[in-house]
Amino acid sequence: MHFPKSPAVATDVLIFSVLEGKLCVLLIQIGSGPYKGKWALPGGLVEMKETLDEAALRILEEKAGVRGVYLEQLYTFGDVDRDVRGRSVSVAYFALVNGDHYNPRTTDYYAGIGWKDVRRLPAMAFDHKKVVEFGVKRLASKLAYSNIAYALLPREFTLSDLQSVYEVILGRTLDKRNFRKKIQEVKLVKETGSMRRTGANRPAKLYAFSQSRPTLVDVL
Amino acid sequence: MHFPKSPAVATDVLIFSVLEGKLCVLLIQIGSGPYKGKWALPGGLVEMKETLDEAALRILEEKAGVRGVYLEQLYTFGDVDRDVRGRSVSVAYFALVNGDHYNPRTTDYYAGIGWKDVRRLPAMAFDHKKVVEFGVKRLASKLAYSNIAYALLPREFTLSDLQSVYEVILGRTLDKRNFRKKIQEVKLVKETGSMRRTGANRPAKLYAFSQSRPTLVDVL
DNA sequence: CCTCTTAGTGTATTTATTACACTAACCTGT
DNA sequence: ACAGGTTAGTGTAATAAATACACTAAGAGG
Repeated sequence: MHFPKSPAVATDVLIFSVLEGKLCVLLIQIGSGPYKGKWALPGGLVEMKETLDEAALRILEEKAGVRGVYLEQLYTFGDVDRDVRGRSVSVAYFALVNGDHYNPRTTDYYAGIGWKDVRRLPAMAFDHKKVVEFGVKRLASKLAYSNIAYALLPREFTLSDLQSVYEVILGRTLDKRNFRKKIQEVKLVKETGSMRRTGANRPAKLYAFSQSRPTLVDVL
Repeated sequence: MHFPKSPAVATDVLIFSVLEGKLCVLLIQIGSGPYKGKWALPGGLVEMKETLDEAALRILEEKAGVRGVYLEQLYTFGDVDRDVRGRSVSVAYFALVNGDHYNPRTTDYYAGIGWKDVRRLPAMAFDHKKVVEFGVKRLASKLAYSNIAYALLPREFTLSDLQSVYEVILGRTLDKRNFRKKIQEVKLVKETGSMRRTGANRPAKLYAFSQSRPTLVDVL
């Protein structure tokens, strides 16, 4: 069977990381064409022989050099005018990485690549501003009822690190004692036995997530 | 700009209704081709000049004669082998209707059309079984924190009607007094002043939703 | 007027959430 | 060695939310 003319199918990937106390997303600056100078999500067309998930994984690796991270489908954007160059539909995904995973490919096709604070986005191409805002909301709500924070932290971390991730993404401060109580109660983490010394203060116990795959948990 | 070959873009719409105490979905029986005899969701290709939402609305009207109902994007399914006739990506939507809205178009292209209990699905074409199951889960979870039940009930209804919709979709019974307490507390509904008499028992007060557009409310 | 059926109502118990302030451990500088 | 600075770590009381539970009310029909 041969299908008639149809919009192009692309995927765009929101790669989130918490860096220096800010929720950041990896953006690429477009080097030519009508969107020259604007920033965009890493993305690309879906090939005939790959699933949507596979396309997103490929883009993640090609554009950000990232493998084995958390990835989930976000939403599909299909406004007629979302790309002035032609009709396309974009299946947006979001990925979570911690600083360690990041190893961006640099090519001269792009004018730039870098982490941008989601609260201070630069001028963006296509409908990508909307996509980022949508993704931030989804991320915040998933944080409350799943363990996906594991994907944003290194294998070992302190409870203060963990709390800070929650605070940055939710955009509000949390009570230290109540936070710790809840985290322990739902058995989100376990002690690793070692400590971290960071200077002129009391050393902190290090923890690891008890599960390193997505699980539903009532965290907050 | 001209895009290279890309999967076809379709939308499929899950049309839910609660009928005779069962959560049902409107399905069409395919009349020819490799999926002949199998049941499928109403769907079709997205046209070049319409957004995804518009395509879903068009299908809703063309296939089910339904207008002005609740509609929301569900998920996009894009496995390579989801349609044996060729590579396609399907943006699934779900719609909520009450019995009144239903006025299906009958065409001889289809071998049949009808409401099917989501707990007893017939043999389904494509990946549509997966799509329905995904949609049922989403619907159940949205019921708990939004007022979308309004779209499944007529303008006036009793609190028992409402509770029954919740019970059918959640798949468990709810305590009558606690349910009513919560519903009133969050001001989900208001009395209309009239009553419904249904035979040999006490008449029930009729209620209407205080909001007839999607709103976030902590119902349960 | 008795029986059947569905509608409608309140309270006590348990559980979860919130608010809140001090001590512990370590480093540094004197 | 000890004082000052900094982050880690801990418990309890008050409030709010969720749950469990059983009887009376209103109508129809015989």
